[in-house]
Amino acid sequence: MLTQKNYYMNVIEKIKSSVATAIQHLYQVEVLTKDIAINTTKPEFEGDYTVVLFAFVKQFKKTPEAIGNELGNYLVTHNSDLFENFNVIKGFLNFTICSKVWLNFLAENYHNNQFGKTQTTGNKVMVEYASPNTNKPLHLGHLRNIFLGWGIAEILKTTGNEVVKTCIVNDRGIHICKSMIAWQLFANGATPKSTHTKGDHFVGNYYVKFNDELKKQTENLIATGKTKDEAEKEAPIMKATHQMLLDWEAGKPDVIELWEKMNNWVYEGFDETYKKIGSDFDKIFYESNTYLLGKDLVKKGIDKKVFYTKEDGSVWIDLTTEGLDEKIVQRKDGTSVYITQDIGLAEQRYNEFKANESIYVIGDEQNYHMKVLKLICQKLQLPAADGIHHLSYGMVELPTGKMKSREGTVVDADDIVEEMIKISKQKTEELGKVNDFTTEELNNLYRIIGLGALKFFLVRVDPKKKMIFNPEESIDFHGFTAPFIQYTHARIKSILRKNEIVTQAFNSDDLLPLEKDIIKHLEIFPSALSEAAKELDPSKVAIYVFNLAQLFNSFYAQHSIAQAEDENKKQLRLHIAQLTAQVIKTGMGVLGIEVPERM
RNA sequence: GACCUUGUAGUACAAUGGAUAGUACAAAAGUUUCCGAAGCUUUUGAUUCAGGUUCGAUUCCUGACAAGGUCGCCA
Repeated sequence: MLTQKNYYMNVIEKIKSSVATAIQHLYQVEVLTKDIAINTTKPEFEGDYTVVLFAFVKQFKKTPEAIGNELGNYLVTHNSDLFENFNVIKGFLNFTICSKVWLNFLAENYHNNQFGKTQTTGNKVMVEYASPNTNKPLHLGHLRNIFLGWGIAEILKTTGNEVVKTCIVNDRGIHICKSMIAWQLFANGATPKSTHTKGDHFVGNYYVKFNDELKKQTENLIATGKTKDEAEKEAPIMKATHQMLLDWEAGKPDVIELWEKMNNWVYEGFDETYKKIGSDFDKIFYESNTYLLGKDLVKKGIDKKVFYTKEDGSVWIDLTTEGLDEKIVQRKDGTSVYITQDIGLAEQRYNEFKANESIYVIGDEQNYHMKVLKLICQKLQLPAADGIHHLSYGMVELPTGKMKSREGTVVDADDIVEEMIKISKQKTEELGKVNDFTTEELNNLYRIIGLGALKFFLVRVDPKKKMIFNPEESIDFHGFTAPFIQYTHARIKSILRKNEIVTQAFNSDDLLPLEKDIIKHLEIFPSALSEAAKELDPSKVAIYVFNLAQLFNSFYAQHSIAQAEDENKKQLRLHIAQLTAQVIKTGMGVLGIEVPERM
């Protein structure tokens, strides 16, 4: 997976390296830090972090209790700036970390708005996401794709990678021809402007019209005794579409002109949506420019004996030794297939950007395809090959089953965004906390909350799991949601507006459990980010931030900040609040979710 | 048929092989004379099944079962 270098040595790493050193001194045995298991200590036991001792029992030929006591004594004596105390229970060595460690961490970072970010590593990564077809508007599945892609790109940036966000637009092929034919037949020259329709929806409507007409024609043919397959092939509208595709490939001027016109309508619509949801790309590839790529690589592959030619002239690769099957890479008529284009595009992207890693955000129905793609690139020894990663995600389904455009059960991206914003408006008005906002401020707030809720909902679960979107239940502003976290942030900001932070040394004697829990959680933020980067999983960040907000809310309900026991406590808690707000902002930021000052 | 992914409370999700499996929604009961109640506190409730590896398995292996996906010219 992706290699990360983290220059900030966190407490867990410090514990590991001290334990390794202690073992070296006590038992003259070399132990790798990765073989030392550290857990957070369960709340029912005394301590912060726990070293699991069972692994050492055989090696040192001592009981876990003996090892625990020896290690504990050694470390509390020799590393007294880190370890304050220890206890051994069964095979677990529980350490209490010095309060000073937590307080120093807090003092050093509370004003650091770069906290969590890693210095650049020089690693360059391309992230490809969205990748729409141009015959219909974006839907909920695209939104999951876009939010995952945009999120992982930001997470990678934060963890020190240089990132190029990219998109391959599927702008050619039979699907767009369907919309074009239907437009010719039914539109009477109508345009998005003349009908006041968003361009992508406008073109999508003709795609629907095409299917309606095809269905009619097919039924008529079936009535004359044809099978369904025959009827679909022979329907006049389908024949016209195939002819149009041939004309497009031949470069027939009027077809090309129509194709450009309709695609541009779609792009205007897409751009509006991207802008609304806060997504962007550094480089867009169009399939009409790339679909012929890869042919020279087929030739090279034949020379290298990676590919072989069958009698009919089609070209294949045999992947049976890898547990896969034979796969075609070039048709008998010499044209490229999908995978050939992808190989070509991988090569071209590498030549253009020299990224050593490349992440493809693509649905899990293409798991097999991506596996084959990587394998072929490796066999061809393309420089991009080893850096290919597939961020695979599950489909978004409705309670009634899959979304099907033919049955009109697709949740349209623009619709759901508007719906979420509308609900956030309702909710905000009910609560009536921001009645002094201007209309502009209000609209911005509704957008931040509604869009935040949607984004969070789509990225908070493990990407590879399919998810069910229930319009009634999913739109929830309580619990494991963005508004809950945004609310926590707004509340902290309110406190900070009313109380001034003064930098000072803290009294280290009395760090309360709830105070310490938050600081400990804040301290692992960089690890949460690098883990999300390593696993290509933005949900790790979502869960982390939610837990932080939860911790803060529990703390806040029990301990007053403004009316703290004394000034020292008050300052300590203000510092905690400040860093919590900062981490919430950064964490939500990498997911593309803004956090308001008030809501 | 072969291969891939996923099976955890009523529902939706967590848990580098570690201690009594966490959280949210839903349900029930509390909680605003005091920093923002979109909050907090409490209660009820789960690892699909059968083997195996291990001091220890939700996690790893094998096999069932269930859901979804893919499998030579659609992208």
